[in-house]
Amino acid sequence: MTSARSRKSGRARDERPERGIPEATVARLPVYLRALTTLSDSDVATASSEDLATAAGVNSAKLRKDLSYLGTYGTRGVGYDVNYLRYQIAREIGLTQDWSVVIVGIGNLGHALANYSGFASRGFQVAALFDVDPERVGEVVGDLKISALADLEVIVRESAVAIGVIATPAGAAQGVCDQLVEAGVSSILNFAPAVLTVPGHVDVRKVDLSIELQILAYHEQRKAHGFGALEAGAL
Amino acid sequence: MTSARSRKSGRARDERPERGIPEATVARLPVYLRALTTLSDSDVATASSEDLATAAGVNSAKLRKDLSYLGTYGTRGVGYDVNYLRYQIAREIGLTQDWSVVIVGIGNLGHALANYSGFASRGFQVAALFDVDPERVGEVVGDLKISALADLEVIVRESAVAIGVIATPAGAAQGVCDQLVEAGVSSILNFAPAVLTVPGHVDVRKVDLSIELQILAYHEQRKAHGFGALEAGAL
DNA sequence: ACGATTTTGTTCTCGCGTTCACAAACTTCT
DNA sequence: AGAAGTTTGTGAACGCGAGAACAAAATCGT
Repeated sequence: MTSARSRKSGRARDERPERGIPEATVARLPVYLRALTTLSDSDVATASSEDLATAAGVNSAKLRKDLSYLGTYGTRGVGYDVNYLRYQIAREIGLTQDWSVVIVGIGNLGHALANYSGFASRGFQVAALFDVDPERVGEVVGDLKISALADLEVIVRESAVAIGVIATPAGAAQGVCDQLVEAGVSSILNFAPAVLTVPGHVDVRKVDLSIELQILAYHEQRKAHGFGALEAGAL
Repeated sequence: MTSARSRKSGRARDERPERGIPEATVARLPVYLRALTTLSDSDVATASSEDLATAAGVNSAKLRKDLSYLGTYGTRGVGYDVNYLRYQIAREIGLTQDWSVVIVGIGNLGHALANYSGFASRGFQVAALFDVDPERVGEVVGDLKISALADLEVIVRESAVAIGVIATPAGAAQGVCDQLVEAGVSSILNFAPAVLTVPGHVDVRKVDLSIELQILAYHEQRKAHGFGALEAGAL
């Protein structure tokens, strides 16, 4: 409250700072949130941008600039109130509400995701699990029964599911994706090693385990190849 | 072969193109590689940058620029030889050799990773699994027995493991990381929701499932909040 | 053999994100 | 109260990556 009067650029209807937060910043907010939670659990009441930056593994100037997009929640000469800032970031991300997610494809990875406690603790409730294999339908994973893909649309609509997680093999991914979109899901987290095509209003994020390893391998190869240590110091 | 004579910038000792590939490009090479493999499996012999870009889900200009960092492997007026380009990218990433990886923390996620066939098929061989829990040591997962953490250093050195995967809870991650680094691992793929501190010569990549969901939630919230469709078209 | 066509490789421009550096604002000490 | 010390918020400079656009090089048809 008592929001700042210090805005310089006097454009009209420029009241809300939360107009456009850069994508790179959005990706870091969850990291800050986690750092704040850790600090809060250690009964730290206030933290400077330096402290926070260290805890989050980033540079302090970047952290301050990121936070400045949300508003002015710090106090000069003091730092940030840990719990207050935590709440503000959570609100900005949208974690003051609960989100329902469904997981499609209950193989090895789907199993792990269904049992992952980190989702529930951050406000993501797994509403249903799906698999194509009729053998698997009815099987209990975690505290949910696996449903048939045919029931996807009904369940998604009834539970107002906005986020779908795809953990199928690559070949099935696009089909499942289409079904999810058809059912009204507008955000998709894709673990399948496949490129998904979606309508413009749908967001897709991709997590690809073997790509990460390949990127590491590239750098590893370079290190081993005799560059680096030698050539770097030379000139 | 018959490599191009067309280099314009006549700087001396500028022979090798593979001096510095931008990080953003490196991250996309595995995607191209996968697209090429798919095409090759469909018996496609040649593909244009447009074809490849579509298959990889990127813009064709970006793809061409990315490939140009590796060398001139295309033929103007024709396109790229699928298998030849595939080999060149694989070589560049370092997939012409096999990489040994170890997985530490055989919980839900560790299990899934140990069984993930996508690793082996891309030249990543899981050399060993580790867990702190003495109950678990000796248990068979996939075709490997879980080893005790105490044996980590010996096994890592013997198998010349360069890449370690951390799938422990957050609290154990830094300790495990230190052990891996101590044992000589110089690339780490971290699934634990924690910030790792490592010496400069060690690469860390982080995969965080709940952060991905939180990023989706942010955008989802914005969509639902009445912006987007309405305000976007207005002015 | 030569023009028309295709498609690559590269140059150029633009925008985003990172980092530096500093004034403004707050606290604390005397 | 005033000076000294902290720490935030942000303006400005810089570097990297994305995309448009085009010239160079290869094929194809006649």
